[in-house]
Amino acid sequence: MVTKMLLKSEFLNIINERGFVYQATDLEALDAQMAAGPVTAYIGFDATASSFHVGSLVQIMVLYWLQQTGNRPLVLMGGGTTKIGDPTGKDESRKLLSDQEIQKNIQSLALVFNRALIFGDGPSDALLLNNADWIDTLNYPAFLRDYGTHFTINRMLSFESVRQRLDREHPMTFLEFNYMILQAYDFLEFFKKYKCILEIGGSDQWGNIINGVELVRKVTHKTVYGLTTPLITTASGIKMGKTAQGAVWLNADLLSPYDYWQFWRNTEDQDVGRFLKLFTTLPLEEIKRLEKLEGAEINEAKKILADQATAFLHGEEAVREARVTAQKLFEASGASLDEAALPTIILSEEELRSGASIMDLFCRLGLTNSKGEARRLIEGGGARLNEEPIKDELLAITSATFDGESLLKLSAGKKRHGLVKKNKG
RNA sequence: GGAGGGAUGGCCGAGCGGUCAAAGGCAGCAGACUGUAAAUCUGCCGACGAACGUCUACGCAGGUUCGAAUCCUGCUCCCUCCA
Repeated sequence: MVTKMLLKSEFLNIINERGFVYQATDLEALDAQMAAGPVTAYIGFDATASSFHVGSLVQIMVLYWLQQTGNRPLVLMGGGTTKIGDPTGKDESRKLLSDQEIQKNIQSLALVFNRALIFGDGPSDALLLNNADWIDTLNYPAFLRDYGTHFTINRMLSFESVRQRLDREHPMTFLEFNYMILQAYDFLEFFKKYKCILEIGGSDQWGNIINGVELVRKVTHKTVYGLTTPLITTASGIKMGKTAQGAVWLNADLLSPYDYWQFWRNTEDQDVGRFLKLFTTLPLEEIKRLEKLEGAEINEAKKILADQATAFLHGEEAVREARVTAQKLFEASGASLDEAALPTIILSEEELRSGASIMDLFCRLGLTNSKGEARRLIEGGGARLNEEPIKDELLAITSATFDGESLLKLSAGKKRHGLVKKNKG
């Protein structure tokens, strides 16, 4: 909680208590306005990747609460600004993406919001907007005359994102230098078109947000607000969002619902309460109860965290599957894994006849990144076939290996598994 | 404009012309211990190959040498000091 002050608006109250607030421009005034009636607020998202990462989930949850409390969320996809490239927190310019890549990313990113938000024309329905729609057609001299006068170089140079580059004498191109101006312009655009009075973003966006707030004030003489969320780290102090497979993506094609469930299931003890508040919508009293669990009992809280977080993103059905799979894998030894939500490959008659290399199978299941890695896994004793340690890296899988069963389980360690099936036809 | 110093594997960082796929640390993976947690200890940690091995890597482009991350030349970028 950033403030102990008594908040009148439902939205700010909730996000404050749940740990979403890091900084705000004028919390008291914002609170008064939000208590008086619904407002419109927005969060902007970069289109540099084809999926969000758990880190962005914080922002998505904020939008969710915004809508749940009767306000209107605007989701801004930075189709235009991504072409400029946000220099914030970077030592080097990022490579520029083509229009096509950006377009593709936006489509893929947008999928997530359909779960979290209700879109439509109603007063609290969300809108998905793309700033390419107004940035691409800006007239340069006109834009400079209208808005260039509101920005001083002196002030721009003082912002963290710029200062850092200059201090380290890393080059910052004029292109990147313009990023904050365009992001500020987005806010102005939203204020004029949608009466949007609040921009929310990650803590690193503070500088960019301030610029928007200031631009709106200078142009319209109206007060708008900015609010940032904290950077979420694990109790061990690591930036959140790494798993065995790499980044924790939100899109199911990049990280399966089962793996997503597992990510939350493996939360550190100390993070359980904090994460329940941030990444589930459970009532706080319920969370308080779960937080109190100690020792092995906290595993129950982790399962609930995993269930809730997975349901939010992938739906109840995915949760059910993940839970069944996890149960079979971890709690009931020897259970049939037939319907398990694990990576699966099917071997052809041909492959079974000639024998499939065990190292290849590990790679094809995504359990290892290369055959060399698979070899080392086997040599280190971490590879298992149907729970039996694999001793021979040259092992070839044939029909005989199945021993009458229809599938084999390959494991890399205790937590990562895959299935190999026999082609019946 | 002048004088020096530097660029190494995901990150940090060591590196005598051969024994360097490159010390050490972090991150990652696995094993032990546990509770599918944390901490700790142990092993692994460029790719391909069953294997002798082969290939790709030490800013970029050339060169010297039997042999270069290590020496020379040019280029790019960074850092420090002077004007």
